[in-house]
Amino acid sequence: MDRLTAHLNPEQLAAVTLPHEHALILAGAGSGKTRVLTTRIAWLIQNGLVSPAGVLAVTFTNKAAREMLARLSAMMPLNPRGMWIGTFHGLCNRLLRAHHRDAALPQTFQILDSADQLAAIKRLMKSLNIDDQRHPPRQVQQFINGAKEEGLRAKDIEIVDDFNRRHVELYAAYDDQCQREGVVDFAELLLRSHELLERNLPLRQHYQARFSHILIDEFQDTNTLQYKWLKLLAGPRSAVFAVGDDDQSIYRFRGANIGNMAAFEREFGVKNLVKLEQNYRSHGHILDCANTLIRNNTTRLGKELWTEAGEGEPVRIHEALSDTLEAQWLLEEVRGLINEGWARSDIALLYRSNAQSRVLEHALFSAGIPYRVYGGLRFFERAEVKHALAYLRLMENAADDTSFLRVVNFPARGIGARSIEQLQDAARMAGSSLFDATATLSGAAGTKLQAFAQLIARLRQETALLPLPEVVEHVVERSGLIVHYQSEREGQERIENLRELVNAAAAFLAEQGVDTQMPANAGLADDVITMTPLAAFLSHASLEAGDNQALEGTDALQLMTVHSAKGLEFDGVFITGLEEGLFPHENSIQEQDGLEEERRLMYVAITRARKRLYLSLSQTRMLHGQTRYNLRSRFLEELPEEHLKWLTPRAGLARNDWGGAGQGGWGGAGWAGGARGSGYGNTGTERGSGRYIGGGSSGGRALDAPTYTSPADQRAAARFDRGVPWRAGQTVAHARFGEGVILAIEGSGQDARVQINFGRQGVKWLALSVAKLDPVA
DNA sequence: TCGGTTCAGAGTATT
DNA sequence: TCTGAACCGA
Repeated sequence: MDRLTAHLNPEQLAAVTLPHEHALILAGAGSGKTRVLTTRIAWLIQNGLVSPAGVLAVTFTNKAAREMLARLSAMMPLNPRGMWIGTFHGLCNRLLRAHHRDAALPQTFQILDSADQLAAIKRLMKSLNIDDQRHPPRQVQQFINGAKEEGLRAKDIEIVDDFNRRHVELYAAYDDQCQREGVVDFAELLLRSHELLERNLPLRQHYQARFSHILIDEFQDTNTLQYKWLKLLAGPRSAVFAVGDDDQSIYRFRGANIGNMAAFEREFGVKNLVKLEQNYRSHGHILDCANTLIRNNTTRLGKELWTEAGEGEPVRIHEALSDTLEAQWLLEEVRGLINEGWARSDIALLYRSNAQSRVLEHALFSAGIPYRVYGGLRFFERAEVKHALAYLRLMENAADDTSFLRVVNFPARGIGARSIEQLQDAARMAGSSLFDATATLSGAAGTKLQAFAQLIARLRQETALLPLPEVVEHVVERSGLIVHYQSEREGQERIENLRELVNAAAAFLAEQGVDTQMPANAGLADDVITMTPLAAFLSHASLEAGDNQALEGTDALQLMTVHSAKGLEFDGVFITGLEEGLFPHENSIQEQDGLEEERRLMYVAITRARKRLYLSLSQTRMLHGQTRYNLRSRFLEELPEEHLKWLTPRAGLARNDWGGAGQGGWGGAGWAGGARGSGYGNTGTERGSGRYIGGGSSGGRALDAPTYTSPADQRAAARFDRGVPWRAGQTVAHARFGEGVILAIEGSGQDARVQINFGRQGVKWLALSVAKLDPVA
């Protein structure tokens, strides 16, 4: 026991050794949150305060669950298998498998991932002849998931207009379809187990009595339904130990409800609130930046990080002229670090949106620096893997129409759209699955469809007695997938992935051990899940999409969005694109609490860095095919000057003497044509929101061409001479709106107007004859 | 049924 | 600008 708690700081120790009561642990970034969670569990068990079976620990990601399990196994000789540690979805799956009858599900129900769900919705809408222009399937999907995450069934939703009536009808029809086909989507896993526990009193009491300690990680990310689920599981004798950080709540767009933290405190009568504020990750300058920034948020529970690590280096800021030059600078800086002996994998390049990675990748690729981009397709999401899984799913559950349609003609068997339509009609008439309806069709189409059904039946028989990896191997071979990809030009990689699927099955079996093969018990058999290894593997494949295929093992630079970086840490971090509109993102500004969430996102980004933090921005950026002039991000202005080190002049380049002499190392780069700087009246080809300037070539050429040689340029120069002393990209000050960047100039003389991006004040058109503008120098 | 063309849209993401 | 999805012709 001493060994467990000896190395904890006073707050950590307090949290770990709390009495058997509800508790809220406010765990700042880098404050040892996972250590507290796992040590709490180990401490409870070692002191005989709970048996492993009495512990329920919930996380959001499989990665977090795995990490918790790994750390626990290192702390305790116990087999942690008896504990319920997993993701919300994983645990719900376990619950529903164990009580599938009570939950009105077939034992072999399949789990739809987001893509499967969308396909199911499209298919449904087609069968109901619903206009998918007026009701885009994605929107319907969002509606359904949103409702489920609020804990609402179709019947619970109030109908306010015809449009929403359609959505509600689709929701009901979708649920019927899923029920018929024996499939559940992600949100359904949660909702269905909630309903199961809500309706079944003995079952609920059983689990409430069993789980005397419920621990939740990343509590600030819980959605409404997850919170309700926890409330239902927590019985009169359960203690809920919720760990979270309101300052790191960045997932509202996916349903996370920060309000759950306050609700938890209130509804559970939480008396134990522990703040973990000592940070073990970052140096002082970095932490002070984070603290100061987040203080600008008004709705906080309140927390201040501190460290014993010392000040470290100041935070470096670099302002580039263009996005490519920003990338160029990053490249040089990274090279420098590598020459100093830094490992590439200790350096992360963060950005707000995925689109920003392209420019960075281009620079890194050209320079031959290995990098790894997070996000993207993951193993179980790859088309060939999903095809193989569809065969396996059909073998488990022939009613799975989504899987049926996916592979009925893949590889091609001469079953065309018309045959499928006939089959769908027949199935609808008979109220049966597509698989069963194959028997009713006659003619050539019927024969082919029946042959497919027989193929599935045959695969099922042939593999009945085989161990899981051989089942997968057999299906991959006999389904014709391998042969198909052999004839495809770029099929080799796909074949390798199919082989890898066999390995994944073997690995899964080895890890899972005997768990899946235990016999069923009567009554409230909650630990014993009667699942074939195949069914368990299919659940696993749906619930854990696997890694993306990035090359593991090589020492590579880490590229990712700020969101993906949450929970990670690096010695060196570059936060790029710190511009108004990008970070904070313009879409978020309209949203309620959107700006505060962006600020939390910035806070998350800053607190990823251990030793060295770089912030970078660019004056122009190519976005949606237009050159865009952005203001510096307000978040930069919110950082304390004494912790910063500007690598470029603080005021940046937005001056009268663009590209002029004496501007340090970047005077000659990119916009070396400063000579024309005295003015270029861009007539601006307005499009959309008008936030962009330049219509491709005219804007672009102006930037590169220093002299007025072309007729167009001469005209532009003439226009300037007639008295429009401004140019696009220039920073100006306005008495009421503050600083802004000129986006476009229209007209001349008395009619001249300028469009200015005033950042938080918005984008405005001002008449030059009226508005009083000053150059910012 | 494939392959080219056209068009819209372009924010963050786990299960 | 660039991408993915939808669509049409052979």
